[in-house]
Amino acid sequence: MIDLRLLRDDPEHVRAAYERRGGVPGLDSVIALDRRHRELLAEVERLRAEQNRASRAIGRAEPSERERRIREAREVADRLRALEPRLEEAARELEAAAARLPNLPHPSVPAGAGEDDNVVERHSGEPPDLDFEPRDHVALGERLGLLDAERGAKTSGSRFVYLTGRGVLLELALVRFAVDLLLERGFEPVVPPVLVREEAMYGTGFLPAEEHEYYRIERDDLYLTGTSEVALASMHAGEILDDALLPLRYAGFSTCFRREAGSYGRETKGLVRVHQFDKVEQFSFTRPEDSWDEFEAIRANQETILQALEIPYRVVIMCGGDLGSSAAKKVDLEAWLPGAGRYMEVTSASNTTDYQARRLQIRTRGEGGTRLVHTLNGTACAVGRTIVALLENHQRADGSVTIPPALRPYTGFGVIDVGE
RNA sequence: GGAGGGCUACGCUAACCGGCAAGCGGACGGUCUUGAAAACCGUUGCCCGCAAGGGCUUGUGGGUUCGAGUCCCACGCCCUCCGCCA
Repeated sequence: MIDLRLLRDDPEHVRAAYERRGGVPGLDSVIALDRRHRELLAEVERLRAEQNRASRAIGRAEPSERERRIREAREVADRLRALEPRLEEAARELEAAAARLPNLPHPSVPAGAGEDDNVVERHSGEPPDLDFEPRDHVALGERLGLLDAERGAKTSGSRFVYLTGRGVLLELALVRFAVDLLLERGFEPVVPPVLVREEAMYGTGFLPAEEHEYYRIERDDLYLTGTSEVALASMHAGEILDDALLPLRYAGFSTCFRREAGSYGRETKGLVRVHQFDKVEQFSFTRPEDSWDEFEAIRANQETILQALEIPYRVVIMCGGDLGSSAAKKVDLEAWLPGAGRYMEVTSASNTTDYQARRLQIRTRGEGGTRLVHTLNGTACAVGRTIVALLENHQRADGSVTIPPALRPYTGFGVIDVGE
């Protein structure tokens, strides 16, 4: 949710910011709904004040006066009863319309309507110099017995994969590696719930905008989360956090579920685009003035991890139109895949400023009263895709794969080969 | 799944038969002080308003009433016990 006061006081500022997203429909209607709501609110509050006065007078009145005063108060109550439903409807309409307005992009975000306007900021690491025809991760993974997509499809449908054998050991190693690194940097490990109430989805901005992307358990009215961000952000919903405790940093580890509706035919094989994967996620609650520093810290952690894993990547700044609803700025890291011959998103970092905090009512108390905190999230290690990048970049001519030294203490092996 | 108990502001706790949610603590601001402590005063969540002021807030949503923390209904969460269970 954006700040309606800002929209009220400086609508052109908001409009200009939304231009960088390629324009946001419904802005004028929110302004009109807000005005109508406030007019009704003022009128209802005037009547309530009158009613409160009348009611209090009854309590103090002489017995002989009571009958007459009750009749008078009843008349005010009737007028209120007629007006209140209109106020409630106006509030509902305003709420529904305002909830669809996305966050305001940060000034450093490039303007643009979609993917094509994203900006590659820089590259890091050299693509491996392979003197043979590189295999893609599906060929490597199947040959080495790390995954079984065919049986995944048999059991659960396409885009479900069994991770097997050393594929599992690789996952456990990556998870522990990422969690250890975050522990050193002040993040508290958390395994959050993956089934959440609608309020949690709504509060984090995944609803109403992206409803079709997530699984819903209708019977119990819960959603399966597509990232631990949802449950981590909701952890402190409705709380006022002690200013001295900020920043609060969590390293969430959970399975993530995505319906991938509308992606039929894209990346149908392997681990790149699946309905279920595991991920270590960074999530921070900060003072408003600290969030851009925290954003850089989260990004730095992501780069540290990819560099340690010796995966070449590029840094991509998302343009306004590719931000999603809650982010004010989003930066992805895309790993180079020699086998596939292209780049693939492996991490994403967002500063959602006060957008989620306003919806979830997460505040901090400091000098000058309470303020909304800022929330940030960023991948530490999306296990499936990281395995893809590891396999393709560290493959050898014979189809075996070496493990980067930084990860060996966690895997216990340095090479993955057939029969080993 | 069944039975019982509970939920009041930042924390802890009151409020008779329905009549302005009281008190203690914490935190913050101020007075006093060489500095501090103590003491005293003020503030404490949300909304509208330039302000004066007003409205909302007792887990959530409804209902009864001129008026609900209090009465009625539904739901959520926590605790105890029974059943089931990795």
